[in-house]
Amino acid sequence: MSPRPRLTEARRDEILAATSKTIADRGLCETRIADIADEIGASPALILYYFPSKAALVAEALVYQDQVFHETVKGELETAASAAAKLEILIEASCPKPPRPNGDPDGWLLWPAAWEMSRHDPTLAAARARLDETWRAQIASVVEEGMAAGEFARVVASDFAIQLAALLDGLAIEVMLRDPTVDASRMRKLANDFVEMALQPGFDRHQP
Amino acid sequence: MSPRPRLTEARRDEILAATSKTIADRGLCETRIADIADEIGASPALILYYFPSKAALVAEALVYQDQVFHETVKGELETAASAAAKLEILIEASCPKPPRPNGDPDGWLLWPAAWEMSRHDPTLAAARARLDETWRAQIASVVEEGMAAGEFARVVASDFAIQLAALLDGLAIEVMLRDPTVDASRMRKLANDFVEMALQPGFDRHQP
DNA sequence: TTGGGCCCTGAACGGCGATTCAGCGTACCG
DNA sequence: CGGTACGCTGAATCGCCGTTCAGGGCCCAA
Repeated sequence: MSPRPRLTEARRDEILAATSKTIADRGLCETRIADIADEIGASPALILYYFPSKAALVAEALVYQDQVFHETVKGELETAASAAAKLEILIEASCPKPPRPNGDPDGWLLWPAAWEMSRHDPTLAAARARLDETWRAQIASVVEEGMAAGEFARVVASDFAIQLAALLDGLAIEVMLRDPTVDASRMRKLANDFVEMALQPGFDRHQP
Repeated sequence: MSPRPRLTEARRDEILAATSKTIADRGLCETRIADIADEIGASPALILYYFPSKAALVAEALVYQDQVFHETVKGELETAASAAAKLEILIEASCPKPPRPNGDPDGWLLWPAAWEMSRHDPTLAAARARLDETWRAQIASVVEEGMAAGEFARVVASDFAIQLAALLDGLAIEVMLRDPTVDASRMRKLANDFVEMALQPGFDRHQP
């Protein structure tokens, strides 16, 4: 899968990051190979030296960005004591942020592009489905942990995970698009409200 | 805004519908003017005869499709007796459907395209925000109605509307992308579960 | 110093696709 | 029956952009 030396691997990652940034900045349709090359001060030919085609590059970049996100969150989760605290971290991580000081844009900007492409790229679609499943599993395992500790009411963890993940997606879209009625702080509040309502201890909910 | 006669208006709508269908079929980036023209058996020049540019056409088509959706739902709502029934209609309308027998694709397929474009087209962004606000207002008014009738617990209708709208968006994305773990029937169930949980009569929830 | 291999680039190439434009047919008007 | 307006098109334009390719520099091993 990867060429020989470690240096090459780093170059690939650099290109993938540049691709993500360019898509975030210019949008999927307006992203040209030349833009990506400019981003890292290289020639367009370099990009095609490392990747077989533009389509393949873009698909890989979208997956790459997601993996980075998941790794990051996974790390942050370990710093949390309670399951409730972990859920808050998951929620916080889902809020679209302004670009980083170093210029790195928020990963959220790439989701619509990933969805759009997934519809016609089976490989990307499969990767996306897998990453989403991982994300929901992470939510579910936090919930299981909280239920076991008596922090949360008993719920069907997998159902709750789908609901929370969907809610966060929907809210994040609004925030990302700068909807005047839904900003990041309102997103946080509404997501936390949902979690409280659904997991409030003392009210067990049962499936039929 | 519109050219003179009624015939022309119909032609415009035909082009907008063809544009929506083409985007749904081929994806935003892969949609060419020639594809849209083929769809209605006309020449590419015709498209540019009615619209000033491809970008303007696409933006208008995305808005148009949404308006049609909202009109349709508005009509369906009038057939419902209770507020609860109305919410079920809203949920049902939000589920991505297979293409219509006449070949019309589900309107949901256009949302990722609309989000992607909104990021760089302020006019489209404004239209999208307005339509979303309308949608949430529709949800909120149903909730108000249900609360007034004693069907629902007392909640902050505007908050609930944002949550439900976001939840439906997030779920619909998964369904649209044929996620193996979230199909339309599970989407319906999880959305209805949320509504029941949040609006269950007898448990008033108050804001801080 | 030389040879070879790896990264990388400049410079085409080739085709595509948005946009333009001059003009054709037809229906309707007078 | 001429004239005009309108709806539409074929064909050309023109710039862009993905992709290719022949090599050029640089580092390292011998």
